[in-house]
Amino acid sequence: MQEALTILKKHKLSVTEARMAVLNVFTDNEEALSHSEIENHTSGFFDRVTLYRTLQTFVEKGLIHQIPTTDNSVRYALCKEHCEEGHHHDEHVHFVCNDCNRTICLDHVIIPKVRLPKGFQTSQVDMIVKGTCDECK
Amino acid sequence: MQEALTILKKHKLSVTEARMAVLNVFTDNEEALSHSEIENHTSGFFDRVTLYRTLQTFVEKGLIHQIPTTDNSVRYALCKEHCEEGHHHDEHVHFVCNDCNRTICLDHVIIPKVRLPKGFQTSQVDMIVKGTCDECK
DNA sequence: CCATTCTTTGCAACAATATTGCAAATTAGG
DNA sequence: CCTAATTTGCAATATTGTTGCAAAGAATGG
Repeated sequence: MQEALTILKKHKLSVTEARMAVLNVFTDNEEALSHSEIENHTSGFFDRVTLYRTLQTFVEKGLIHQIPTTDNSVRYALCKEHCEEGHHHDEHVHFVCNDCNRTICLDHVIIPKVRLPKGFQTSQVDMIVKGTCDECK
Repeated sequence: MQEALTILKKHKLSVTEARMAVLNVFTDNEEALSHSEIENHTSGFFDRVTLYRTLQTFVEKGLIHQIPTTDNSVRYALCKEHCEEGHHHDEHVHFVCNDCNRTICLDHVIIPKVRLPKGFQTSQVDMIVKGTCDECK
């Protein structure tokens, strides 16, 4: 697939089978995925360690972003644009459906600014909304 | 300690050594704690399994709430009030300090409402702000 | 297209974290 | 106190995450 290749080059990463495969999983799936889901989507073709390292570099280089969870299974989603090395601009809301259990990036729902108490400085904000998604309602 | 006992009775839970100890850890510490931190604070006196189960019932009964993380170490914090079985009303912002690594409940910073796309229904909202806390700045 | 250099991968070993069943201990309530 | 119901600890097992190192693969310059 063309897109994955473009993304890798754009971020100056060498092109390998594992990276292409993982990126394709993301471009094929709209939702945010956990490590184990990615492992399944790549049919266990790659070593578990390779996936850990691949995901780690993708996060560091700004190809994907992490979504916090309460179930010890961090999820990852493709960054749309503007995400730079070390600094993510994915300030959109993430939605977790209680029914189908999907995690969806609501790209057009911007996280509102909040006023913090004196002395607190913000570097990054995450907002996770749980409920029922449009397909499950 | 009195407070822990009161909380247990209020939620109709039987009073045991483990539950008292865990609750005391929470009332003694303002911050949100991870499983392993709680394990340390109780000096490893209780079996790891007991802690898992204790935390689980506390969440289910609304004594504590979970705070999502991106590092696979969910944190727990005491609910202030109004938290009912199965439904939490802890709609305040959580702050994670990049320096001291503490997770702080900003009880007075209310999470703003957001407008979701058509078809999405909200049951719970989490907002995590990362940055530098007032003590580390 | 080849050779060299640097990066990435897989394996192995290990560490940490999470889950389940069951018997023994503890708690609640009369 | 006695009984029934709940909670705990242990053991076994499963899942998840980490590190070092040698081999395989990718990029670069000629």
